[in-house]
Amino acid sequence: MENLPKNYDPNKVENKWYDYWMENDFFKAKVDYDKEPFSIVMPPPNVTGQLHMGHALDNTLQDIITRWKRMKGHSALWLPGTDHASIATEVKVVDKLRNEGIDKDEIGREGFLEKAWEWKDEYGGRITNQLKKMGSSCDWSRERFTLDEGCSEAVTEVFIQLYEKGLIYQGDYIVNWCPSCHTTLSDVEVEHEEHEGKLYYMKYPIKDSDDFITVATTRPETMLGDTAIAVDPSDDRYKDLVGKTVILPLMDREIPIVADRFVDSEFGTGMVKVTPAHDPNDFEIGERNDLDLIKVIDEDAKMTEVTGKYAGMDRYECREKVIEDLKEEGLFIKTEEHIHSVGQCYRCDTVIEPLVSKQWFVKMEPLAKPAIEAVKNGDIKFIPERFSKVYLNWMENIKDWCISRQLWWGHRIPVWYCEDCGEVIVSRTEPDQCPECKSSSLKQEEDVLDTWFSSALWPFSTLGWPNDTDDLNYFYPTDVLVTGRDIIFFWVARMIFMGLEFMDEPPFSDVYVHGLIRDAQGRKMSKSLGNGIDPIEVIEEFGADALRFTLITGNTPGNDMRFREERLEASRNFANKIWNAARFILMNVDDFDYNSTNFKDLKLNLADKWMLSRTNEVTKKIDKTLENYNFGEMSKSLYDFIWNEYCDWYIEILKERFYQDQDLKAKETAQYMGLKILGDILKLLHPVMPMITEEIWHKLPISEKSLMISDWPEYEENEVDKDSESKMNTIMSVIKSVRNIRNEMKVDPGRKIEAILLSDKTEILESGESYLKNLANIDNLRITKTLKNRPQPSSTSIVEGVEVILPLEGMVDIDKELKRLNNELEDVKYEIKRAKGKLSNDGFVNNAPEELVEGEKQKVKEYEAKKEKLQERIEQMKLN
RNA sequence: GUGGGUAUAGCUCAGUUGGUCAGAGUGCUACGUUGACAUCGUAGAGGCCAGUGGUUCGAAUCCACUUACCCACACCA
Repeated sequence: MENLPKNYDPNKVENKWYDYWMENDFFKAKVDYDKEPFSIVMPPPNVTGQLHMGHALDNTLQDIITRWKRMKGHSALWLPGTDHASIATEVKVVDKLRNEGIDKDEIGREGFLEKAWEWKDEYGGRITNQLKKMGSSCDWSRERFTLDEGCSEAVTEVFIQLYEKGLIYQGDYIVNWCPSCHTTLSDVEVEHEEHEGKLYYMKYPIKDSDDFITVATTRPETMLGDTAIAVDPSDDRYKDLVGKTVILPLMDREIPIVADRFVDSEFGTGMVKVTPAHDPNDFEIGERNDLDLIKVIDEDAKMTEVTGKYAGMDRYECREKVIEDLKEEGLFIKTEEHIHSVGQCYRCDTVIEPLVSKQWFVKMEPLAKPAIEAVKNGDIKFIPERFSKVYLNWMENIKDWCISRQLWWGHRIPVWYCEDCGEVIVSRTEPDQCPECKSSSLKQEEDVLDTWFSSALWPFSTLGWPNDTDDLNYFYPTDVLVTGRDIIFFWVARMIFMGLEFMDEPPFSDVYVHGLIRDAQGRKMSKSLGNGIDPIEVIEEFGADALRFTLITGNTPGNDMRFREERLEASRNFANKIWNAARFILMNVDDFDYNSTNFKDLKLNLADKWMLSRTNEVTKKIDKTLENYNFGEMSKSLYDFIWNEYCDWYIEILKERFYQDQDLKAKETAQYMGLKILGDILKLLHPVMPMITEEIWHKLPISEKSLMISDWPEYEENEVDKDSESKMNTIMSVIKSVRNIRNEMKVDPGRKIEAILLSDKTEILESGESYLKNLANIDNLRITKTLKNRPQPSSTSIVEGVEVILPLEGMVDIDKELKRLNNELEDVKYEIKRAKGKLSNDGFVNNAPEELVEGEKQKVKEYEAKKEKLQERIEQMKLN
């Protein structure tokens, strides 16, 4: 057999296996009622986006779960797809067109959409190809796009059904307007950021009086649209003013003073200027007090005609001018520094302008109710649990959802208006005539839907809804949703209420929320900081397996993680370690026929039994950690087991049977076991590191079948062999102890030494005699229950009831040895004191579990014995 | 303002329901080329588990408060 190269090179391996899996349709999930279904829908990345570390983590986690379930015999579906990302994509396409000198409005809706689809076709495959590089085992035959035919059908259907139920309505309300994207935004699409701003104080003259009232504002330009002054109804200072009229400066408009509960008498002057057309709170005050609505700022954030001399000015330019003019009229009082948060567009950061306009809304209260209940009653579980609080808090205070967007790239609202009688027609297909007046002069609603409207349907629209499909019956509801905490509101919450409304079942039972991947300094990775790490570059340097392993190691649910190169190196080294373990095994099984060897004929020794037992236990551990989404613990268990147990101990122990003269049966057993355990390790590791494990698997003479569709190891309780584990532990402790002394006494590592093991456990030690000799480099080993003449000088240590005596003539430094023994003695004394303290405590003895008390008693016994021996040795040392 | 998170070896982080839990990686020290691996091996040093108080027989783990940093949501005239 050809030897493997010394170092593992992922670049030579990874792509090969992805192609192999694809060619064999291994990712394709079948509707198979003999199997238990398992399904995950992938959070659809923006179709023209690029893979970032967040995606990498998200998809690694999903792939791990999917691969694991698949190997465990489920019909596992991981359904991939992309999101049309209405606003984000439109912004990019508009930018591109602008660079080409094309204006969006010039080419019109049709022309623009053509360009947008071109853009989608150009970049649409990029992120999915990047996901493939990650090794993601998604069923690409079921790949979906939120703007494809099926998803669009689902969107229309949902819109119409909600409309018919009275849950979608149209109305004039104040909405968040982005003057740059030229569209409305939902509340969650507005990001609030603290800004150092100014608070301007100004005077409004009271009509028929020489008095003034004082108001303060952060946006003086809005005063042009003021239609009232409001005060706290319980504020005694201004009781007499309510009902009076003030003259709005600059505009010379008479506006009333009203009392409204919104006003906080403690803040500012206790008087608020009310601009119903440009502030959400003022809008509500206006509703309550029946105030006029005067729009002074337009969709471009410029002043409207009604502002007279200010018309056409930019809002900020107008602000300066207003202040200037007020000063001139002696109505300006002062400016104060003021920190306040400013709403900005989540896509372009432009400051939001609240505007009143006619929009479409989803009535949230009836939808939120069951969505709250589903989480409260445990039908949907958040991991970690604390996010259910975040979710509930939002759901319980939810406002109606503005779903119309003044964009073109998206699902056009299925509504037509009759141009003759004004009838609103909501229809699945384009109507020919108005049902009321039979006019054929119909015009479709220009607006499209919020991009999250279609993603909210993702768990069932992708499975075929509104059609009654096998996929839908079999795979819905999905099992777990894996996502970052930033889209709980945008997406998770909306999927939940839509799923409940249209499928009568929550779309998933578990929501696993992972944290952010930050840079090495703990900062958020962002484009503007330029501190993002490109997963693809990482894959090219370290391999996708190493990246995947890095992303889950030490990661805990919901917590952020810093990403540093050293951790990638550690993962790469781990891959290399496994590679070399396989290399070693393969170098020694040339003459061995695995498949015609019967396990029952093997001659298992202590280490074999120990290894089998440990493998079995680790299998259980991996299952349990994955069951609970403890990916960090899972990777640590694998790492420790593979490196510290299989490689450091088991392989070292196999060597004696490979290299030293043995009977054939012993060698065959070693060959079989080395391969078998390696095979199991590859299986357990496969969900995390699919490529390297598949590569090695195909080099092993175990099976022709692909590793990814092989059977997951089964945990067998009766195969746990605690007795062998305990024996091995004793032997390993003795070996470590000998190595320790050798190191301290500076014995030449290559030198074979003599050792005496004095203990009652002779049987155990004898069963590990060869391990002791080989791994501690002992040539003359004596295992005995009694010892009459102690060799002098010698170095001693006591572990696990075994007195390890190394007669190191000419090498023992008496002072050093004394010091060592005394240190050991101190430790023992401390332990005895601790254990005895516990045992002398009645509370402990009476309340603690019996085995624990028993354990402490045992400990005291052991340590007392050890103490005695140590003291003996110290005395002897002193005599010499 | 409301809610939440984090504080554990020099650094980055684990520690599942309170009882061998004081851990890992990396870094550091000493030694090491016996045919898997120097992307390695062996051994070692390092922490009052943020502080205070409480519950308990027993607390890194539960409770309260304090301090420091972070996040979300709300308000901001």
